[in-house]
Amino acid sequence: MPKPGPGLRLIDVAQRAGVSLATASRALAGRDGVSAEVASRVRQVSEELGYVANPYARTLAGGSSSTVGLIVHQVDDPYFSEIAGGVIQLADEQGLLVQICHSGRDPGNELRQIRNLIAQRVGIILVAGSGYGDPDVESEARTVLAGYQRGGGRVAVIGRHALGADAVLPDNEAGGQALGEHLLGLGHRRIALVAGTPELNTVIDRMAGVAAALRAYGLSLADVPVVHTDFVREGGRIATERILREHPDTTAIIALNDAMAMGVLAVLRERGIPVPDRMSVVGFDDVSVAGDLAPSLTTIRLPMTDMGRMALELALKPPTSRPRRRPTGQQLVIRDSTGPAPASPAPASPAPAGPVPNKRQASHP
Amino acid sequence: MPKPGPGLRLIDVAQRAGVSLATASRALAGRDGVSAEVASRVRQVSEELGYVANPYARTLAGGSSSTVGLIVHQVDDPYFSEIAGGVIQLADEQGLLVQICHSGRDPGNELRQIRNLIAQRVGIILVAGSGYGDPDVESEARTVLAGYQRGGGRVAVIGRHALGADAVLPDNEAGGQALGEHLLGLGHRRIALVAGTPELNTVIDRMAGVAAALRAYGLSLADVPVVHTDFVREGGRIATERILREHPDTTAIIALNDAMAMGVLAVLRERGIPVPDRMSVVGFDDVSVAGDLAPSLTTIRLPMTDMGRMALELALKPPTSRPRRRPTGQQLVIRDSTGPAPASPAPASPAPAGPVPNKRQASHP
DNA sequence: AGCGCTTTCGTAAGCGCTTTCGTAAGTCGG
DNA sequence: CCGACTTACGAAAGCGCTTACGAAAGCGCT
Repeated sequence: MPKPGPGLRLIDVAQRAGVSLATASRALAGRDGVSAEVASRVRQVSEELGYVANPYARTLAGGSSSTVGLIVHQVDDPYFSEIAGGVIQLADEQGLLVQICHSGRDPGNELRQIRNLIAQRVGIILVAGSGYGDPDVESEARTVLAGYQRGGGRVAVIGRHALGADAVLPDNEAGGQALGEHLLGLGHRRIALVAGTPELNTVIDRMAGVAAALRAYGLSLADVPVVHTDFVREGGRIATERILREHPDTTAIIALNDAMAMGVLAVLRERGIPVPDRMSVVGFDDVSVAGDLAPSLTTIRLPMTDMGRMALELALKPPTSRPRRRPTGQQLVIRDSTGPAPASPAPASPAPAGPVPNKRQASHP
Repeated sequence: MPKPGPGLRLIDVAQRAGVSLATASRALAGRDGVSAEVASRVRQVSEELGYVANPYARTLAGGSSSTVGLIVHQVDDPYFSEIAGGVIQLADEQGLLVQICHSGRDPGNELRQIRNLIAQRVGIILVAGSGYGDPDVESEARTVLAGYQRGGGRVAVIGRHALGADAVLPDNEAGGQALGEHLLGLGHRRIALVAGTPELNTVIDRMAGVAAALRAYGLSLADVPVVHTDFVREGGRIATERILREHPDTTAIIALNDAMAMGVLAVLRERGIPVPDRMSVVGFDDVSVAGDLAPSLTTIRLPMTDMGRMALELALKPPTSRPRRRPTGQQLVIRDSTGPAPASPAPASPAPAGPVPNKRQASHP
């Protein structure tokens, strides 16, 4: 294991400034008990020498850590990378460092990462995820985090309620409803729902919104095929194949996030099913590439970068007795992947499986 | 600043195992001087109690830090987030934590982040970037990192040579050449180059490859318009607008990364210029969405995730006297954004600026 | 002048760990 | 059966910092 360099110590600064170690420490920490004159002298010497406190020593002695741990499902998922970008942005402004961990979409793993970060004595833990499926893990996590908070640790969660911590939360239900209303308003009645794993509260809330929209049109979730798969691109692919097979008359697909919507679009493209002429598709999140997809994706915009910032802001504030909730805006962005429902009902036969009529086949390797 | 919790201490484990602090430390560190019997007893107790060493104390005492610092331009840029994903993956397997910093594409900032990480005494520094424009900053960074390495720190860079450290490096020149040959082979002769800022060595190398391809066809870089802009999506937009204005007869655009290529495609779409029928476009990197773009993008595939892993692997190995270079594969992926050069020369008049003939206008907000 | 009070600063005690050093056993040849 | 080694472990000295705590000095008050 590599060793960090030696580096300037506080005592060097103190000596150079002609004061004791303790005084130098106080001066740099900005606490009182030091005359203004001495304080500024110390600060100046420190500046000149380019002194930076050893964070390990500082944390060990003072018990205060300046690093924030961020747990995401996967950092190369655009949804999470944008959140991470926001966190890092603000952390940098505040002179904090950010530890990123992957939970890999696995609750057990997420719990392990939380434990790990606590053991690492980070001062702040941010959990960006979609909630637990497993209630045991859920309550265990809540317990662990409660202990951590009792010990002075700060916690905020992003995109989920629960865990007894401050939360930055979009109105997933309103978003789902907007999506449903948009499609229903375009005349679609044979809508399929590509949902993530059914335990994620994100999925539950977004589905509830869709259900509300359906209800307004005299329909219910029972009337639409709902396919639960992984909350990622591949999940969208699998779900779409199943929908095309089992419900070939579908005219619109709601994917509960953009990642799955990308999988949906990919399958439709491969099958040569024109979007939106024969099938409308919507996503959720508005990841930055959503507007560049083929076709550009109608979706609900979530301010991921801001969400990251807000979560860290929340965690940085003095804690309150009750967990705070901070809403984020969400907004329907209409692009090219949605259009009016086809006038004539779609053919009852499944889409052709052979070579497709469209211009050129993607060489998706 | 939040305080990390108290937590189990090594002495607790030692007492429970009926040995001294020192013996427990040795046992858990796996060094010899401890009988096998005692060692296993200590390990078992530690396991049972769920003991995790306080990394701050450990680092302070032993001088060894188990966190790796990763500097990227911007973590929500897919190129970098995929690299980060690879680093985090391997780090997690190895029980290391990852600190992520943004350089924001600014060499001065990058240097600042390096200094910061060194001050934070991380054990490993990974720099993913494209090299410095400013030679002063470059040599300063090299000096700082050399001192860090002398002190036992490990350094590896990703996607650039230089800095006197181990490097994971794609053959950017070969990639550029493959791109050029692909387009030239399709009959394109009026090719424009959307390059990033001219100081990045990534840009220089990729351009050199393109130049080599041109040479084989009796052309040179002097014959093609080269637009240097920011190495991001917006840069691609700006460059494309300029190319369309100043060189309306262009039939193919080479963007030196996918981010810029996305900007190129966006402008072409807005202007209603069909790709690839009237204009072919290629990118470089093959970020994960490249195949889902409108149209899907012909590009050079780089194994970003592996590059992240490899860089950390390199840094974890015992250092060598000379910096190592580890090549990464790169491979042309042909998709829908390239096609034969239009038979008739493009019209000399600029593309229509008004409403476009294609199906529907993106509502890019 | 003498008292308590505040302000300013130094001394020293850790934070939890690694590691050097010393010591009590055990090993061995003679 | 004894000195010279080896082996297994404990005591203690830090790593660089923060933060009680206490001493010294300056202040107004009686």
